[in-house]
Amino acid sequence: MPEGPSIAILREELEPFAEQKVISATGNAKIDFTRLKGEKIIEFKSWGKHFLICFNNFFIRIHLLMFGTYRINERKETEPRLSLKLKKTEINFYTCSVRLIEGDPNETYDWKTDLMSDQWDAKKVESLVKKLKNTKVCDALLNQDVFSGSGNIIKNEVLFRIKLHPECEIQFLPAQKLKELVKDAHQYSLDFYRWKKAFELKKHWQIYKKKECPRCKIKSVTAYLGKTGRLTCYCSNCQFLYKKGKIKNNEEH
DNA sequence: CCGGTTGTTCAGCG
DNA sequence: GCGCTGAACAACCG
Repeated sequence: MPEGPSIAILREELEPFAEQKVISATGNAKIDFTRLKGEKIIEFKSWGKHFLICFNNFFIRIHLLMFGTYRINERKETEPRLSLKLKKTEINFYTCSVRLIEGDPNETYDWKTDLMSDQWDAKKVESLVKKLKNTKVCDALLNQDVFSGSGNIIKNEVLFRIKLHPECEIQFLPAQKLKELVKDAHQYSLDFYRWKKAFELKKHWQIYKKKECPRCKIKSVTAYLGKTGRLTCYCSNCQFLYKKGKIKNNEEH
């Protein structure tokens, strides 16, 4: 389920049920469910991979992690982490992290880094990326404080789209390439969102879990790279590694 | 049928 | 206190 665009879709699906009262809240999450009973949902928000159910002066933060799912007016076999009963609607969350956080989300979150927010700010993100210096770009794209909502699919696809080697360090990126990285992380997130809603996300994967490069047709590389050690798929021919002012892999670019 | 993973947090160690 | 590693969580797909 869970990269940023999928969470934005969840928020959109639940939007019609905002401003309703919680009739009952149950589940196996370790939170104080009595806080929710009778409270009016003010709004649903999302920041990166965080889904937020906002009440007066506190909010519930749901993170679907790797395997999290949800159902609206349906139930799965297993007990939900969190089940909210509204007047005519039941919302169930499974296999997720649930936290009750005091205060207003605006105190906790910077919407300028959220790839799905209309407050997303390319300049702000560029300045955060520049600070990462000796971080590899494959790790940078998973840093939630910088690319909030980016996950492993977005990482791999963006790097392929902008022809950048996953192990390239941020400090060796030409200024123009860094801008392109930030811009395409945003653009691909919007593409991901659109394709996911049309149930055709996988169809558009160019390198993620693909055996060959769709451009040059050579066998693609699969490895667990960076400090994050996450699955990385790339083309060693098309994706360039900038290194100390020079470029390895292809001298023409 | 079993291995792998769209993710994060925390304990334990040096 | 730090960075690093590995475990834990737990469900579905191919």
